[in-house]
Amino acid sequence: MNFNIRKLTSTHFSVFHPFGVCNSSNVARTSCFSYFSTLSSDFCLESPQFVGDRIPGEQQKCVNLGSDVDVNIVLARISHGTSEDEVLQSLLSDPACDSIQISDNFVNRVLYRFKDDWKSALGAFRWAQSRPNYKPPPELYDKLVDILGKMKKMEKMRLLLDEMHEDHLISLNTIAKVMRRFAGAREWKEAVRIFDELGKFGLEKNTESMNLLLDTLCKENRVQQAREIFYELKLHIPPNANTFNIFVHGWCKVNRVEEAYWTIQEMKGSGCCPCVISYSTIIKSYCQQFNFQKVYELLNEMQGEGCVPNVVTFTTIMCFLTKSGAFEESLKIAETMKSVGCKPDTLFYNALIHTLGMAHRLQEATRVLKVEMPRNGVQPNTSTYNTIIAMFCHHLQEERAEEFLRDLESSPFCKPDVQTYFPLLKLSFKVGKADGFLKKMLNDIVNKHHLSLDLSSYALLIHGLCRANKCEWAYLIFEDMVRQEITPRYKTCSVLLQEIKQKNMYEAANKIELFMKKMKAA
DNA sequence: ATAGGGTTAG
Repeated sequence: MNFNIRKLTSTHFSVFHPFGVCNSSNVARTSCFSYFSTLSSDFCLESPQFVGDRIPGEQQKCVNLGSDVDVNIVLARISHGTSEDEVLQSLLSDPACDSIQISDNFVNRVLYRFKDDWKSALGAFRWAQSRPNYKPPPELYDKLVDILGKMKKMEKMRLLLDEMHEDHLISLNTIAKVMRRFAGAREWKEAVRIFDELGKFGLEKNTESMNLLLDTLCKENRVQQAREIFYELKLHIPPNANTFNIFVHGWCKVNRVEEAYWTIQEMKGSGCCPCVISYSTIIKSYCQQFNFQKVYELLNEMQGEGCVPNVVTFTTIMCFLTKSGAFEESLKIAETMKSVGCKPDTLFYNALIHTLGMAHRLQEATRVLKVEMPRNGVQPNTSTYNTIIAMFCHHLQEERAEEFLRDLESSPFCKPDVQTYFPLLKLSFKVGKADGFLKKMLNDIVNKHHLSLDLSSYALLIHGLCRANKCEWAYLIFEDMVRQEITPRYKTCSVLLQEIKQKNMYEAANKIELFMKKMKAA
């Protein structure tokens, strides 16, 4: 098939655009080493042991220590902010790097560590490529493409794509990443151009690749553009149910439920059958509007068409009923679901536990986790524990909260995350246990679980410690926060500054004031 | 990446 979406790609589009803001979210921290040296003298227990970043989907796997050591050698040779070429040169010139046995897993880990640092990622990748007898597999190229796209390095991404093309390494997976990154950079027309170029890469313009393009655009709220493209493409490519579901979701995403509903009619007209996903998507939209009247109407309509709601449908409805305060009605949905023989899963139980907590039925919530879930063979996840821990904290039952924290910490299936601790930290201030208990918890967070605190936990700590008249400690936390490159809120700074001044800690006060000046200037 | 957590706002 050879046709182009001429209307949309006939002009040349600038790669530059005004929204090219660098993604500088505070998600990734290279390490939390600095934490150990600063919190307080009796807080440093042991030297930090590196366990490597957690890689999503690989958390259960045993960590290969040898590989971590090698990754650290590479990390140590790379200083932040240098160019990709400097990174390459420093790795090439280092004898310690020569002895590293390169494997796909190794490169994968390096790329994961540098997922927010394209210069280091690209430099390290070039170095790996330069090693004798090593060729990165296409999937690792894809990861690098994704990193470049995420950091909005569109030209670099294009060049890498050309390089991959020469070696015949481009798959639909590569294209998917490139299109999503272009669209994410508000360069949706470039995404369309990539689709037009599919033939050049030896790939086909078919239903699958068309759906990819349409979904990319819809996820970026360009549903109208997606429609226009679809009207042209459907003359050549047959749509399937996915195609229409993508539009259902796209319309819902921009809050145009009427159009989403209309899409379902269009779907029927095209010989595609609306499925539980089509309806569940629209149901969620009505839920968000708290229009439960419409939700029930749609459930009836589904029934009329023999389309059976599933656990996702029910869980969605429950979540929003609970959010609206209709706890009993939400619990009724849970009953309905069980009575129609729909099997509960983890996310359903999470919603159920949360609802029971909101309804002050703590005993029943506990029973769900302790009895019902094991009986039905449903594993809890981190959120399950987080929900129940937050629930007990909210009801000032710290012993019970800690009991579930211990369960979570010893669970072979899931590990605590930062969110786990937030309600516990908050509670420790509320009940005036802002000392030994808090210290132990912070120690566990950092030393035992190798987690980095996030902006809200840092803020909570600083505010809480100031209020508890422990502003020396609060200042140490503040310093650590800055070292972690997490920018405190202005309010946090001013609260801390006021306390510090009252304690006549002049040097600290100067540092905070300087920091605040820089904040205002930025 | 065709659908489904919650939640702190200190």
